[in-house]
Amino acid sequence: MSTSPPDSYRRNEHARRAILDAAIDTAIEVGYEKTSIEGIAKRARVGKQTIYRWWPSKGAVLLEALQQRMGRDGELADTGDLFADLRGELLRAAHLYGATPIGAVYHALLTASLSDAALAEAHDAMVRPGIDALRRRLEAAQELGHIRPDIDAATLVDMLYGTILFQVLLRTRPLAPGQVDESLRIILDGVRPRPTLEGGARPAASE
Amino acid sequence: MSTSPPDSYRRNEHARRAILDAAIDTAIEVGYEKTSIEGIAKRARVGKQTIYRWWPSKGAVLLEALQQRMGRDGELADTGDLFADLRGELLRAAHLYGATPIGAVYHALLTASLSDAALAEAHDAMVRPGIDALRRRLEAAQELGHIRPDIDAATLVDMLYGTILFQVLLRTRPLAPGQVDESLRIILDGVRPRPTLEGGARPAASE
Amino acid sequence: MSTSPPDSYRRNEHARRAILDAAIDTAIEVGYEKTSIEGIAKRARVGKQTIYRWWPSKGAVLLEALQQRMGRDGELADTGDLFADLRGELLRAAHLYGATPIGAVYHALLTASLSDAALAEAHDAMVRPGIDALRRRLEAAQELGHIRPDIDAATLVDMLYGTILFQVLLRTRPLAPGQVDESLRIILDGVRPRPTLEGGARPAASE
Amino acid sequence: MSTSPPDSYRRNEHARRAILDAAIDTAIEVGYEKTSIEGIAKRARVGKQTIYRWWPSKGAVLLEALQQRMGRDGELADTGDLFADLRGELLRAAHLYGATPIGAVYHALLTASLSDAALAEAHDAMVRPGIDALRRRLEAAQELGHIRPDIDAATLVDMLYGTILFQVLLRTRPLAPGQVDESLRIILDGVRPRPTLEGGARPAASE
DNA sequence: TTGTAATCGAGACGGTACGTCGGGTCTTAGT
DNA sequence: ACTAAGACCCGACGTACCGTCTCGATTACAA
Repeated sequence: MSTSPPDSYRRNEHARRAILDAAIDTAIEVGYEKTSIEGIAKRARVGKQTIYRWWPSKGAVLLEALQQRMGRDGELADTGDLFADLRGELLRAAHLYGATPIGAVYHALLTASLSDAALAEAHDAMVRPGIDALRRRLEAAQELGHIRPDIDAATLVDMLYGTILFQVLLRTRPLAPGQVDESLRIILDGVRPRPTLEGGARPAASE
Repeated sequence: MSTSPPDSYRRNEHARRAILDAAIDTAIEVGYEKTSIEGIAKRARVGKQTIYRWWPSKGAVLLEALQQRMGRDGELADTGDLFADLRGELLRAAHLYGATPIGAVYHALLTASLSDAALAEAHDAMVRPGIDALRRRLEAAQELGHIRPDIDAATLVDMLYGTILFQVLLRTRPLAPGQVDESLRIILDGVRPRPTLEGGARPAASE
Repeated sequence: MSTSPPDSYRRNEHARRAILDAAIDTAIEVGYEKTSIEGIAKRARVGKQTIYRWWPSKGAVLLEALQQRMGRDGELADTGDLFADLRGELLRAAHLYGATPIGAVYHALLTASLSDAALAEAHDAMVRPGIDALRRRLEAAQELGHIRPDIDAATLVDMLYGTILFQVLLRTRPLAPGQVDESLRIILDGVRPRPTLEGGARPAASE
Repeated sequence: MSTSPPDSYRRNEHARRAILDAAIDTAIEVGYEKTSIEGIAKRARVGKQTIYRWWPSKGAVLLEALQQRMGRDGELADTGDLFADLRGELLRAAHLYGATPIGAVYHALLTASLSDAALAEAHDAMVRPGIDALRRRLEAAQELGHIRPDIDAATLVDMLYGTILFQVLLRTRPLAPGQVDESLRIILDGVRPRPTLEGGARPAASE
């Protein structure tokens, strides 16, 4: 994937790697806000112009750097055990996001994309596969009857990732596996097919 | 509430208001990143020093400004209808966060607090009442038996707000009330007391 | 004399001196073209903005620096001996211009002023006193009858300085005092009153 | 004439002309300082390397371009009337230098040559013929007895051109023919043979 | 009523970084 | 071999803000 305009085969691959490495390393060390294009260029021993030539913004550089550093998102496992599969993915995300210096950088990127449509789009393209994979896994379970058919799988994705995101953002302590388990269990309980027949339970909500 | 050090009764209230107004207005117009102390000072017709004297950072100014502009969070309603109460709160939050220019500013603040402990603390103090109110409302429902006693109310808060946060952050379109309803229903289904005794349903997770 | 816009009593005199010194020293060492505002700022341990605040261009800084370094032009001597007075002034100018690193800098400034009206004006204000002094000296001699009354003193100034300028610009070797003497003698011969009446010599021009 | 190193018969004459044209046109339009090799290359639709290959500096390109545009200096006329011949040459020079956009470009070149020995030499080779021609014309007049034999013709050249140079450099208004006449007359008066016999006039200088 | 001391608007200061231009070198195709 | 094209590293441009620092000029308290 490329965020870059001139799109030339003359591009110097060495410079590209050096820039991405310098970018992500700097961001981890001093944070997103204090990361400057100038600083990246100096660290990568590269002219500033070389950065401006290929990326439209600091965010775009870091997004690509992040991508490269994190590597392939990998297809979501499908062991047949939905709970275990989701647990694995959520713990992975929680760890990456909450217990790794990458988390803060990534989140800053997310924020920047709120006021930068191009960046938002690039970010979307990056996370889309992972999100889609999770959604497909849920839809598969739905077809097997483990999730009620009227549930929107996309909403489930939002709930699963959103819970983790919120916890990571607003809590200082790292996220305990137990917390992941609990929210996962609640959600799966909330979506499992109703016992049916015996005058099926209504939503418990009204008091 | 005040984030400010000298804390003197000699403080010029007029300047304070002008600064907060200029800050939030600027942030809404041009975004958090492009909001500068210098710009705020000029717009508020105030010396830069006056800002630096009373606030430690741009984020601190904006946090206080946001607080002032949004006013009292208000105690969460308790109409006896848990679903309706939660729905009201979540829709309010979703609207504020996702359909208002304030959302992006607030989120930038949240990001900044990831690498600014003082700001994080100030932010926490600001949102704590709302979060606690929601948690207490859930605990009340729990004592009435509408939520299983083994559920951690704090986790529910994370799930409720987290889902909205994620949807707002990663989707461009505004959040539809139906989406709030669906996730709320799933969660409440997931936490309602088990039918018990009669061969009670196990968690649906294992396939 | 000041070339500067904001014109404030808050100006930091220390910075001003440091800038002028750094400017002229740099220009002497590396030449006008390779002298950069950035370099001056660094050498003077001053922010670039401080230079841009008070001077409109590199040329303006150097002009003022040159002025300060060369100090007062001093009123032209009037010993009663016209030849000796002019000789002294011309040798001084020739030396300054041709045997001193200042010459090249000054000349670059002159060139820059060809395409920078503001600089041209500032330069004019700087050299005007010296030129006027020389012109007045010539006019005094004219009233004493040592120079024909129909001669334009300003033209004489042009001839005196122009000759030196040309020699300095187009010859590498330093200007010998003898050369100054010779041109001076020619000019004074060319303007001395005609013997009149008694078979007066006509202009030798036509062949 | 060529200032260029590889000096190959493979040289593309079309590129050479395009470069020289682009160079002089750009310099006339925006001035010497703002003329860039990059700009010349783009305007001439030529690779930068092609310029760097054949010329050592911007000045060298412009010098050659100037030469080509101005064409042959032409031998100085010798009509037998010294005053008229000189007047013609000086007016030509004054016009070219002072009333033409070429003047400023040429002068910038002159300045650059003050700190670029190679350029100085190239410039010297270019103007030498014209200067020599003027000097020879003066020497011829000298042998005919119209100029005192002890006068150094080279000094006269300096005075003639120098006066014009100074006037052009330091005055904004274009040079009037009358000014040229006056200085020319003064010089010729100053160098014409002395009336002799009657206890020959001393230089009028001492008062 | 009058100090006197903190706060105020203003803005100069030494800096860092911005995004752009151009320098001079080097590489890639194409002629 | 020489060309057009243009990427590369680098240095400087002129601007925007940073956070600190004087400046008088209010201003509100305590003497």
